[in-house]
Amino acid sequence: MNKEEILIIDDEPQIRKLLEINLESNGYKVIQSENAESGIKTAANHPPNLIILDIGLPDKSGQDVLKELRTWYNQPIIILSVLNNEDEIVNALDAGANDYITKPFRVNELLARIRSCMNRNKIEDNQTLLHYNNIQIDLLARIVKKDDQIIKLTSTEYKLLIIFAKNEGRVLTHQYILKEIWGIHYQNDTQYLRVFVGTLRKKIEENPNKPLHIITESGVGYRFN
Amino acid sequence: MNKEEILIIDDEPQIRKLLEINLESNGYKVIQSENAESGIKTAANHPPNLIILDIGLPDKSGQDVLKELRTWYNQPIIILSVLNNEDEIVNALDAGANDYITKPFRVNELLARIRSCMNRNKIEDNQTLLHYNNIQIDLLARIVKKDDQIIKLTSTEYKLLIIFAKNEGRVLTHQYILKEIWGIHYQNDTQYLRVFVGTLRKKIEENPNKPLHIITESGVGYRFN
DNA sequence: GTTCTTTTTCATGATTCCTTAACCGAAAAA
DNA sequence: TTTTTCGGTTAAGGAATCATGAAAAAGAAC
Repeated sequence: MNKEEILIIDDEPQIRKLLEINLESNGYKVIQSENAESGIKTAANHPPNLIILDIGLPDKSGQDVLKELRTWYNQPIIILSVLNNEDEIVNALDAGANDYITKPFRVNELLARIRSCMNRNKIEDNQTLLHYNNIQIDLLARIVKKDDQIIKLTSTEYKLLIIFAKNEGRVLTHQYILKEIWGIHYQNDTQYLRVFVGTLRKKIEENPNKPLHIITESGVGYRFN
Repeated sequence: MNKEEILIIDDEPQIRKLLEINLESNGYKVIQSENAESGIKTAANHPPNLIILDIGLPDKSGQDVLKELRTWYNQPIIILSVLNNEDEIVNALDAGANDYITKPFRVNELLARIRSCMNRNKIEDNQTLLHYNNIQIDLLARIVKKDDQIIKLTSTEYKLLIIFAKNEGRVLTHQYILKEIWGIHYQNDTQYLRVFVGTLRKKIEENPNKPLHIITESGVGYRFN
């Protein structure tokens, strides 16, 4: 269980404690700094997944800390502040803060805003990559490569390959494959399959006469290796 | 002039007017709806770049509207509300709102939060400048260059290019692209796409007959290199 | 309102893909 | 050996998809 890490930069120990308790009980790992200098250093040494930054630090202007962080830190930064001042808020947001919350704050709202920031970052890189020897399939991108070269498959060829790949090593009957691709009414059109297995073999096999990936199981169907 | 579009869904005319004046003077194009039903319809027929949603609409619960929008709308949604109620805020943020602002709000803060939401995508990738071979895209300035020469794209062409660029190397289905640009009701108007891909190719490809950037994946969609 | 730009719609030809049928060869059966 | 069966290959329509120019409609700018 890889916990997401949140760095708190705040000089008030009570606030840090309050946040620590609440964040940890919500499954985050909490790191703390009590001033700007050590906060920046900590973030640089070990970049957290999110930073909560008090804008009223003793040793440095919060806006400056924010700008400094944003020169290299791309993940969410949430500003905490006692100042409910419009200019301050506008400046912070334009300097790259993801949110600005005024003290005293409500804990659940803060937690929700943290979730909101973090989820937004999570682009689904379900890099669903399959590979079998020299064949690579990127399901998300809908791209098939042979020896790192993109090969062009028609819609039907691609569907066929996906069915094979998802059932690697298993014997698939003609009927099953036909039903999956063309529908229930085509279960007996075995000739379709022969044609498409043929074209697919030409594209993905080194030697289509001696196929290594798409193996014929005589009288039954095909098997993919 | 390629303005970014903001849809306001709010039943109070004064609020809409206030927002309209301020947003338009800041270079946004404003579209308005006075209730949930027409708001959802408008968004579906012509997806804006951002939605400002009043959560206290007469005809439908704001939370429901939010959830409904989020089933297909991926761009920022900012909630406006008279309720400064923690549960309400938490629910809205968890349902996918990007920010939650209580009325009465301060205009400049709202503008800053809008900028923050919109820039987030661009800054997240840490790149406001994309380039692919001889094509350069400046996301912030909304400028596209080919061989260092600015090329003029219409609003739709630009949107199309951005979708392609953000999904470089990935096959995008017709349906997906149509949904993103024209809205969920246009998923079968493939002909639109053909026309716009055509004009876009004329502008960015060296040889539009043999496109290198926008590749046709017959029967499926397009892929950008 | 007028003009210009952009989007939508339509028509046409080109291209790609699917379907179908004919043919071939190998293996099994007669 | 001959016949039959099964899988593989190929190629010719035909259907579906794609590209493109141009007209019509809608929208924006003046």
